[in-house]
Amino acid sequence: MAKHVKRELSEAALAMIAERFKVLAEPMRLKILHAVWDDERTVGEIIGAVGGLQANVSKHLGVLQQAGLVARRKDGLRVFYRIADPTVFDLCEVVCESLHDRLSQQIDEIQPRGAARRRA
Amino acid sequence: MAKHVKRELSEAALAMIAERFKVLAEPMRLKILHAVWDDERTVGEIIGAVGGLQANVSKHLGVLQQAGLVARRKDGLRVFYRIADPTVFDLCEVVCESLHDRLSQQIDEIQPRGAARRRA
DNA sequence: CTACTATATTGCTAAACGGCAAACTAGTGT
DNA sequence: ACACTAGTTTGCCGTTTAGCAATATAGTAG
Repeated sequence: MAKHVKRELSEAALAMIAERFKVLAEPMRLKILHAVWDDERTVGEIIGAVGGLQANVSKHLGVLQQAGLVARRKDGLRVFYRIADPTVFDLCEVVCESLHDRLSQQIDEIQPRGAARRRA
Repeated sequence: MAKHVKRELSEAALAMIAERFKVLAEPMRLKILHAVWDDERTVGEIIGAVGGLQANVSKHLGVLQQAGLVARRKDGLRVFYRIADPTVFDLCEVVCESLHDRLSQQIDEIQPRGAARRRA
């Protein structure tokens, strides 16, 4: 049970951190990241995977790139995007586990008969 | 260098993950979390630490509690809040490091004379 | 009950942002 | 040059939300 360090955080630092979270606070952008999770994909492929208008996907890709989460590679007519910041994996992982734990706990609160079900 | 697992994520799961990020995507809420980082604090103390109107801080605390990130304890007139989900520590840590790396890299791109400065 | 303190809630307004549609840019082939 | 394809950008509209101000609740003291 490691003690967590309390960094001193300036106003500007907090703004940057919040900004990073804001970029991730959009289901469509998460879907896009999911679509390029393990390999680079063209915009067309991404659109096919996430299902939205091309203009919107393009805008979201711009936001993700501006934030440094994805990177672009152009080849002829097509543009490939890929994950540029692997910490997105960790962030999603941590959030997923937290949500899972929370929901499990809520289940137990309502229906405690789920015996061997306590947190891993 | 561990390979990252690609979970299959439903629409609903993505919405929940995005929602979690959205809660964190606000400098004032990060400041509040920072104020209760290592110990529980009353609303009054939190207001003193973060510097905002009482109504706003109270509303933000409501959002944080609804999301399960902080927990309430009432004692007489005062209400104490504390971190309820320790993953916020990890999330902030990961984002901080990512931002730090990104900024360092940008520095190097502009002024490459910082010799032994490549990414860890 | 009245007065007071600590916190929460409600209504308002302004700014930010996502989706849509249309126009624009760039690369390819004929 | 023209037509076509892949992506990007721009303008508009509707929703969401943070901050503000005022009101409301709850607990304490007299």
